Amino acid sequence: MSTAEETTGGEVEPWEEVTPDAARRLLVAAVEAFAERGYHATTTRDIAGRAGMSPAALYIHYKTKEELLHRISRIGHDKALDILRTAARREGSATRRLADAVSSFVRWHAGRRTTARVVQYELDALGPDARAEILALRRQVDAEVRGIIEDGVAAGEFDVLDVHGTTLAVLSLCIDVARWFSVDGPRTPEEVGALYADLVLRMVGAE
Amino acid sequence: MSTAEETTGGEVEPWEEVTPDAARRLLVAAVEAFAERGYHATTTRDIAGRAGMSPAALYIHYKTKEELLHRISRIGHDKALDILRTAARREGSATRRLADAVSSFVRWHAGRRTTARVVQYELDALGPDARAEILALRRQVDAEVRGIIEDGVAAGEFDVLDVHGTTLAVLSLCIDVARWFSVDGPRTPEEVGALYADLVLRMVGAE
DNA sequence: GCCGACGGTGAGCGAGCGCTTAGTGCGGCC
DNA sequence: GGCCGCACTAAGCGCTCGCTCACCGTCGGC
Repeated sequence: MSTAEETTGGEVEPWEEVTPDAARRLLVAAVEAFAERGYHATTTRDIAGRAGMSPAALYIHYKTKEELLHRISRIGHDKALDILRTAARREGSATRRLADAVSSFVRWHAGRRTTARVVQYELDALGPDARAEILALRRQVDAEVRGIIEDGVAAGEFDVLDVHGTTLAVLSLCIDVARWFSVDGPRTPEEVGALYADLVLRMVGAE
Repeated sequence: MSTAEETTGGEVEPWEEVTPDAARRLLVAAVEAFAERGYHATTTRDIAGRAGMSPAALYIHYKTKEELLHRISRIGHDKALDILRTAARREGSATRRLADAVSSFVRWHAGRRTTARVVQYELDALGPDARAEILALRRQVDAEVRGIIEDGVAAGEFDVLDVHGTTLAVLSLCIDVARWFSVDGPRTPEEVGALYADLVLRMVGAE
């Protein structure tokens, strides 16, 4: 509940903005391969094979293997930022908005774990320009969370000693979900989202 | 304070258990290279070059590139587990022991970030047998933290709804320090350790 | 019914990979 | 002082990588 659209446990691919169809199939294949084996260990032959195409077909739609990673990273960060902004801009107390932001952000990192893994852990494989672009998006992500925490402190809802440090810890906690979450594990993305929202409210001294 | 020995901000290498000297130099070079570029993107020529040797020298001391990663991972996990055990076995309340465990564990992940990065993020590059061995160590790490939290709950010091979930979150928070911590950043490992100890005590409802 | 555009293929290039092997220089022991 | 053992090197093998190129089938417009 909240970001609406897809809060599914399994991973339905919302890459509908990527066209044509062949380019999208290649991109989805690349997300899976990068998430499973890492960018450097993934071969262009593997990506093309997963998409049911010959190795050469990849280069009709993408200039290089790195361009694939860049596109994935850009779209993923846009989506993550969108989720946080939606929660941050909603009506309600800072407590409610923070719980909302954390639970939807965590649900995304758990439910769409393959995408989140690539987005969060393969940043170093990008070249300097692409990396700089993505880092700018990350600063916006940080600013959204920090904004809610500052609101809560100003309203007297939160008791926080170090706003920047706490923001960092909250985001770190959410992001790392992509590393350990498993669909075979005992928890659903919704359960982890609820647990984490509670833990984060404790961290900021809410209630 | 607490784990004593090396709480240095910079990274003094305590690989003195690795002998002879040439093998240690290669291993230290491998840690740096793996941390900077990842296991798959690192070449054996790069490792040997950093150690001031020819590419072939590596194979006198290690059978394969993977054996290097395995040795690093094993030693690193042993050290991390040792740090947690030392804190967990100390005299004092669960609150004190948890704060101690988190702050020393975090100090290690921040101060020895290059090692921690390899240890925590390159696990998937190991073969099945080596990975199984390392995963067993991770379960012991988990058990140490869970033990302290259970003690605190039993003693009425902590207020925790989901012990397993909270243990997971606490460890996740600490481990992810290796991803974002930078020696050029505004915080020392000691400061992050103190901040995180406070945040974790809040998460378990201490005080 | 032919034709050009275009998404796609098969084969393969040059480079760099992990790893091997034949040989070299040097320190320690009789 | 001669020789053995061994840590180390120069060269290179076989392979796979990212990427390219000459070619091909299909499909809409006239």
